[in-house]
Amino acid sequence: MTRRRLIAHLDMDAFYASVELLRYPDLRGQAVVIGGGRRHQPQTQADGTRTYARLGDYTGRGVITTSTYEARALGVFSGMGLMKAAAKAPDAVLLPTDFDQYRHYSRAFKAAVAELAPVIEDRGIDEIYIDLTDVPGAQDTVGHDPLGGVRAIARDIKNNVKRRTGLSCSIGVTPNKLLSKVASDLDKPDGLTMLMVDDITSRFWPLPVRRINGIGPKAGARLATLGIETIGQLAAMEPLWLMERFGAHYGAWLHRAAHAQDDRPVVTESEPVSMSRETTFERDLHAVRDRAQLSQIFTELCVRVGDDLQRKGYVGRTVGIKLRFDDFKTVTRDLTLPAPTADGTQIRLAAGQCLKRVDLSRRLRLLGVRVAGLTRADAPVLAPARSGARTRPKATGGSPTSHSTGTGSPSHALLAREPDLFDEEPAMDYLEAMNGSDLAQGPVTP
DNA sequence: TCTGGGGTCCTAGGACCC
DNA sequence: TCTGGGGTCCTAGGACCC
Repeated sequence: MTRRRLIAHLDMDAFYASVELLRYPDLRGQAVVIGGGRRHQPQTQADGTRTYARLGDYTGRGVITTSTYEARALGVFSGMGLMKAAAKAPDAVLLPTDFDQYRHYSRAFKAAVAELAPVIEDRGIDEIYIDLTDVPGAQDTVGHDPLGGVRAIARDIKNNVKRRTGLSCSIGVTPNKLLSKVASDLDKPDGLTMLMVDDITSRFWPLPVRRINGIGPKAGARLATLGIETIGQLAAMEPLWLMERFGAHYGAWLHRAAHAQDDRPVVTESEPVSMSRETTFERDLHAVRDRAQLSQIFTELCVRVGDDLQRKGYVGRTVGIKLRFDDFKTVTRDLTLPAPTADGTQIRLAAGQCLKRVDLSRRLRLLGVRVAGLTRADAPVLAPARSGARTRPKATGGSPTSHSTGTGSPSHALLAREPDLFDEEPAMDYLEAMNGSDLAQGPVTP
């Protein structure tokens, strides 16, 4: 007998907001948004009643991470700036994010699923894929329903999640991950949607292309200019036509996606590639005028990434920084070290080297530090057995501080500690240069 | 009053090796 | 000295996702 592939996508309903409603049940039925800084905790009065911050009272940066369905009805959605949301729904309750709490419930709902179906792919804090193909009973016909078996299992999973966490979720069951991801969204909240090959034309093709996971704002807009709005319209296009316009790889994928072709397995284990910490400032900061503050933040980010790596047991070879300027332009710089590290001081040194390669004349709104090229800290150190590449000769020419644009800088320069721009003790020549006339050039981008 | 924080994957060019 | 092809590593940027 042939086994149908049966893949489920499970998505928690308004996850952060729903977790908060478990704590604050008096908010049930109200427009609630989660997001922003930490200065809007609910206050409990002497008589036991709670008062909540309102969206309209909020000032500052930040976006909505989640909102209840009642809030969405007022036009405020995830990703929307809080100040913009406040204009639309000033009376909505605003709660701060509490990731520890969400992680706790995340573990709990995944454990509840695992009791019934162990083949799970983690896709973040509030969603998973589940391979139901080999779950006992999943292939069974019940009465006249050929999907009766798997339908019952999906219902059991929903019930178990509810029982163990008090939270509802939506599940899509289809032959593959791409289709299941779409299906789980078709009947939110608390939905259960089965969608098989015979349903593709009637239920998949009428949807907008943006519903496909992997078609984002850019590709969606590009498709729209080509007159392609629905998945069915995309499916009607010749693969070669798409490849000419979107590149061979992405164009071919677009065609397969529109035809719901996806044979990716449910991946139950994976190793992290990178870890990072970043922060957006409450106001834009300048490299010189706000140097002391930036210095402290920069070092803290490095230490936090180092702590994260150590706590999780990883080391990494490539240290990188990310800067976002007041015009929202973002730049990154990175540096690969001779040996992996999880040490905050070493990360800080390498990040400082990266910083020297950025023009800092504009004010900054965000600073981030990242470590990539991760390996397990307890893994045996494998010798760089590769031929030669590791011991490349250093870049030649130029002053010691000059770096050829776009290509590597010698990592051994790290060993000689030169102050970077965010150091507590300013590099005097830099400050003089910044205060001088040729500020735009800056000594950092020779 | 614009636009968070934590990620993955892909592309593309240059360096360098064989 | 020229030509060239394959492969990996490194860096920068960008699209996309939760």
